[in-house]
Amino acid sequence: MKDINGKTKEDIIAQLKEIIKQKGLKYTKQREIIFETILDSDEHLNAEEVYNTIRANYPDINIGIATVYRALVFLEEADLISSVSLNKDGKKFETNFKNHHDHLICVRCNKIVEFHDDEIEQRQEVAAVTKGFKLVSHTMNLYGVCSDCQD
Amino acid sequence: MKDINGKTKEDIIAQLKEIIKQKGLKYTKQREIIFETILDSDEHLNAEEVYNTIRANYPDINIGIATVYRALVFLEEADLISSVSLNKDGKKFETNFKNHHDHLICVRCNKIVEFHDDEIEQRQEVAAVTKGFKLVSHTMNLYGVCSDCQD
DNA sequence: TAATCAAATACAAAATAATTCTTTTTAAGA
DNA sequence: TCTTAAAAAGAATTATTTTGTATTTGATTA
Repeated sequence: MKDINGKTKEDIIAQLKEIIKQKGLKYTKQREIIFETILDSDEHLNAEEVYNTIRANYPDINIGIATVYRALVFLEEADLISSVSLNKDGKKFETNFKNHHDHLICVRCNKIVEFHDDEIEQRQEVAAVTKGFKLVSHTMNLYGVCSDCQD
Repeated sequence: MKDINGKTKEDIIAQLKEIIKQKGLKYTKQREIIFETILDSDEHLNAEEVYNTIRANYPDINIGIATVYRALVFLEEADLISSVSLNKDGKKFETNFKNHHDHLICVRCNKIVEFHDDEIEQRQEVAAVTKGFKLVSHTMNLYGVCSDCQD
């Protein structure tokens, strides 16, 4: 069992179940599979990709693209996944059960590489305080040309 | 005449003319107006907003939405404007003739404050190079509670 | 300034992407 | 099991972006 940021996949899925129960909603196989697909993926997936991955990996499950869109909205509101919008390929999703990181995005091939820089995080705090803000969160996307795409 | 980062609007539009001439293309009123609209705007505009702004401000000009889309691609390739994709409202454009800045966004009142931090910019460059990227641009949005909205 | 020619336009149509609607299915509690 | 409302599928719709085509228009040159 591959741990994700110190938690097992079962723990994380239990959390999804808990959230759904607390809201008085229904736990469905489709939501589980959609969430699981994002958990399992090493890449960021958009709705279409989630849909195709499920069709490939769970041939016995019949799922609709509309269900995927709705589940993604639900999971993002429940704070289990987050999205990044690119200039191509629409809104892409990843699980929140990872160490915090920011994104390096290749402007040629759209590859996403994650990184983390403590010094930047500290300066962000300073920048916020300087302007009178109490920092809650941030998004940082660096756009560039990856090693594969450089001439 | 309001200067934009030390250049007059005329200077900047002359640059557009120059680029078009160098490429052996044609200078049209539509391209000028689309570019001018983005120059004049204090906000980021998407294609639809550019289109509507032009329809409102230049009632005598008949412009098509396809022309706006094509011109935005052209202007971005010419490095006169840049785009950012948000999670809502699609791809938004702003002129490159501004001092670079990032955004502090209040999660309560949605106020946007611009800021700049050289140290962060330097660390971003380092982070990119470390991962083999040639940095082109970035977006950084810090979310927090502004002084007015703190209890 | 008129003629020429290719670039760019308007408008329509097509292609994509995302959302909504309606009926059917199903999870969960009684 | 029965009931009920949530969530599903699948179709239809809406929204967004791109492409195709006939026409217009800038720029060049005579």
